[in-house]
Amino acid sequence: MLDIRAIRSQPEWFRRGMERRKADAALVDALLLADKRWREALAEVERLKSQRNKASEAIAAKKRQGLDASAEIAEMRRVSETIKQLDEQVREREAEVQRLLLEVPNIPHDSVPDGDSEADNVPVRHVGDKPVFPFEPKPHWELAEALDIVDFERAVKITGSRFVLYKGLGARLERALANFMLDFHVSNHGYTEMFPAFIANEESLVGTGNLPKFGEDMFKLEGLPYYLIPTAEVPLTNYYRDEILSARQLPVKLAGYSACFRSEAGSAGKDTRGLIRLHQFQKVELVKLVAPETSYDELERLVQDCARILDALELPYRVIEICTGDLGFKETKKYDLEVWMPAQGVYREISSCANFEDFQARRAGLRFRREEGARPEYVHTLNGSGLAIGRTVAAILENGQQADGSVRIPKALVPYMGTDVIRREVK
RNA sequence: GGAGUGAUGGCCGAGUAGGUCGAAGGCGCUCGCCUGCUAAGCGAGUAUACGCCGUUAAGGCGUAUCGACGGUUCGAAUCCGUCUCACUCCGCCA
Repeated sequence: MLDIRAIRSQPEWFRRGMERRKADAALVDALLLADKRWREALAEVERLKSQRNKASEAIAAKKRQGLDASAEIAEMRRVSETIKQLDEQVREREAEVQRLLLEVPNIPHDSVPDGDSEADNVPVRHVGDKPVFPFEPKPHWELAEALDIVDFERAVKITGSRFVLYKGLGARLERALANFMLDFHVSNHGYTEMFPAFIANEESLVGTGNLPKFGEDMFKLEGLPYYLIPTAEVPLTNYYRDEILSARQLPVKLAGYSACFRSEAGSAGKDTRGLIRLHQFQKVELVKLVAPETSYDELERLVQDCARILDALELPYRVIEICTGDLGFKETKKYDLEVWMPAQGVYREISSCANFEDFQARRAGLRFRREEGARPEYVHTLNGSGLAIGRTVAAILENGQQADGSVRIPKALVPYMGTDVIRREVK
């Protein structure tokens, strides 16, 4: 959510921001109009309330002295009636401002490259050497099925399409990756491990920006104001919702493992095979709450924290900077980490790291005080996937595959896996 | 799921025959004084949001907030209704 007062004082800057990110600059004007209407009604009703408060005092004083106050009371009866009507109007107009505010996207940071779409994203660096195979590399779903470590077909029977079931060393690999990633971020990067509920309420989803606009992307619990979380970002970012932190608590760095549920509405036909696009996947998510002036440095560090996992897993990847036109609703700046998938010969997004500045903080009431007695300020929030586990499994399978269909396990994972290779179990 | 109790400021805790209560008191915290350290003591201060005025300042004015919402009333922390949450006991369960 943007700052309505900032919009009032420099509308032109916000219009330009909307244009940069290919959003409708008229949103700004709609907002300004609604805001003006609200403030007009508010000023009027507050004036009347002030009058009423003074009159009430006078009435009380008269009564204490045993004097008759029925004339004043009759007068105030009328004023109160007007106040009641105006209050209703103020409520409606304020709700309108709020409604608009909740649907207006964030403004890109100055440093973000201009662009219209995905095609204009800018590669920042490539890391690691792509593996060279003396054979035709297989896609991960073929490897996995041959190794009998993932069962797509039966998962469909049990639940439905776009669900999966891990089995044997596949299940172990999922678990190993979760443990490895959490351990890594906790001990090397100073994050606090969190294990949240996988269901969140509407307030939390409004806080992170998933509601009111993107309800369709989530699974809602029938008849309840609850949703399956699309990412641990939701519970982690909302952890301190409506609280005021002290400056010394910052930066807050949280690492949470969770299942993530996405309805993938509108993605029919995309990535229908394998572990890339599912209704449920697991992920270790990193969330930071930081002092505003540090948030862009913290973003760079966040990208590094996530990239270290790929380094440790010996997976080749690239870092790309997302252009203004491809930026998400709530982001001011974003980097994606894309892992190399040899069978398809493409880089696939495996992590997304973004700064939201005070966009979420404003929605979720995340504030801090610089010092005792200072006015509360909004923190900046950031998050990044560190990493998406399903896609990591896919990358390990494809990059680690060997001529006989077995898969080499990265050294860092061996202690967690208890083996350095996955091969077909012979029964 | 059944029965009961309760929700006041950073914390504890007053305040129910409605009026001067944003709210006594204590603790904590901040600043100052004092004390040859520490402790104690003394004084002052110590919520948030929004609107208006003001140089997007200092500051001033106003409105709202005593779990939430709604009602009664000229006026509600105080009365009425609904809801939410917490705690206790019973049942059930991992």
